[in-house]
Parts: sequence; C-alpha cells; structure tokens
Amino acid sequence: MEQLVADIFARDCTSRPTLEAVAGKWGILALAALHDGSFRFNALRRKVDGVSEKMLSQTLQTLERDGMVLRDVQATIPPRVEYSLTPLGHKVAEKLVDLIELVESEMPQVHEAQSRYDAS
Amino acid sequence: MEQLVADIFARDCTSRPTLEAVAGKWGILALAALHDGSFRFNALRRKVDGVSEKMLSQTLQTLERDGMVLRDVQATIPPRVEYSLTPLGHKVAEKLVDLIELVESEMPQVHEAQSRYDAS
DNA sequence: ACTAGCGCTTTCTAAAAGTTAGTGTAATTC
DNA sequence: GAATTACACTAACTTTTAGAAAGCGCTAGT
Repeated sequence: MEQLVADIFARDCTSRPTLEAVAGKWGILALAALHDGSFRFNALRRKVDGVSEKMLSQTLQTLERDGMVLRDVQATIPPRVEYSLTPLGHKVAEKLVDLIELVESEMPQVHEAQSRYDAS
Repeated sequence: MEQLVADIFARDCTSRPTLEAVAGKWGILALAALHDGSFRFNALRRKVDGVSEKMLSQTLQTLERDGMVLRDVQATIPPRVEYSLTPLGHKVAEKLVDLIELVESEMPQVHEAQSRYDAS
C-alpha cells in the first residue's frame, strides 16, 4: 500500500512537503542566498533580513534533510557551522532565483493591479 | 519616506508578500492548475486535491489582487465564476511549473537524502 | 421534503510562526 | 572578577494563520 504518487495535484504526492519547504517563505530566501555562495549561520541570518534564529534553524534543518543543503560542522571554539548548496540544491535554487527575479521585475505591474483592485 | 525596496533579502521589500503568495502552498498549485486552462471555483478545488474552500477562496483573492488571476463573474443561477491567468500570471506560472517539474523529477534523490538524514 | 449544484463566508479549533530567554565555551575589555 | 561579545543553536510562551466544519440563498431534480 506504499504508494508514491508523482502528481503534485494529489494530496498524497510525496513532493508536496518538499515543494512547500523550498518555495516557502524562508526556504526560498535561504536557498537564493546560498545560491551566491556558502554562509555561516549568523551571516545567513543577517543576509535574510527578518528571519529569526528559530525559523532559520528550522528551515535549514528541513532543507538539509531533503538533500538541498550541506551542513559542515567544524569542531572549533566558538563553533563554526557552514551551510552550502548540494548539486540538487543548486538546481532548485536556480529555478527559485529565476522566479524571484521575475516577480521583482514585475512589481510595478503588481502595485498597479493592487491599486485597481483596492479601488473596486 | 515611501521607500520601495527592490531587494528580496530586505525585510521591507515590497515583493516579499507577492512572492509568498505565488510560491506559497496553495498559490503555487492554483497557478500551476490555471496554467493548463481556466477553471471554475469547485473544479479548481477538485483539481488541487486537499485545499479547503476557505483556503482556495483566500488564495484566489490574493492572486487576483496581485494581478496574477482574472475572476470572471457571470450573473447566472447558480452563480458562475471562472478563474484564469492574466498575462503576468502566465509568466509566473511558467516559472512555477518549471520548479514543480524539477522537484518532482528529483524526488528519488530527496527520498534517499531523507533516509540518510534520518539514519544519522 | 430532501439532495445537489453553485461560490463563497463565518465560527471555532489546531497547528505553525514568531518572540524572548536560555545554553555552554572561549575571548576580550573594563 | 564582571560584563560583553562571538558562536549556533534550543526551549518556553504568545500570537497568528491554517484548517475543519457549518452556514448562506437560490434553483433544479428526485
């Protein structure tokens, strides 16, 4: 009865949680940042303005588990943990960066649409 | 003092809510479904298995406001509301479909990674 | 009368996000 | 010594959002 549904529209599709993680609020930003190079925890937190330690830690954990992110721990004092993208993570991040760039470039259109909507 | 920040990494960037909407759990699925053609409300709900009326309604409202989705109301009994993508929504949906297809095709890798992670 | 279709909206509960404080080691400054 | 800083998280509590279920009013069919 182990059914791996490969249809994103089906509620049981196993890719749904993964898609939610990579495209989610903090996942997309973390992956986009890591697309430009590896980061240590607090550096990544400063880059992704607005994310809490908790949400970042949680997000990175999920992304690591899904095979998108590599967590390299060095036994130093103070501790040193470096995050980077796996090859898979890199492929996904490229798509995410494309999406981000498109949305950013279309924001004037979005703002117009919002004003029109709010006036109706 | 009206500062439209065009950097997705900045917490005040106006594209953040829009990105969250299109890439969010239900937004991405609704846009991907609409990429294949227009749908009436309940047809869309049946297509995107697992979404509640409430979440779908809310999602479509946000997407309409952002200019991604067109809502065509016909004054019939019973009411007939048809949702379709705007040109902007179509551009965005294409990127989303790319992402979805990539993630779907890489799920065996993801599952492997998850097993490795859970065993460590 | 009851059921079904339509496209939502409202009310309540459950889950997740977010805020704040905490952990332990070491180094630096007063 | 005490206080502060760096590091990478984690725990406890509060707030927000998602989700579940019921509701609305109209019509048509059984």
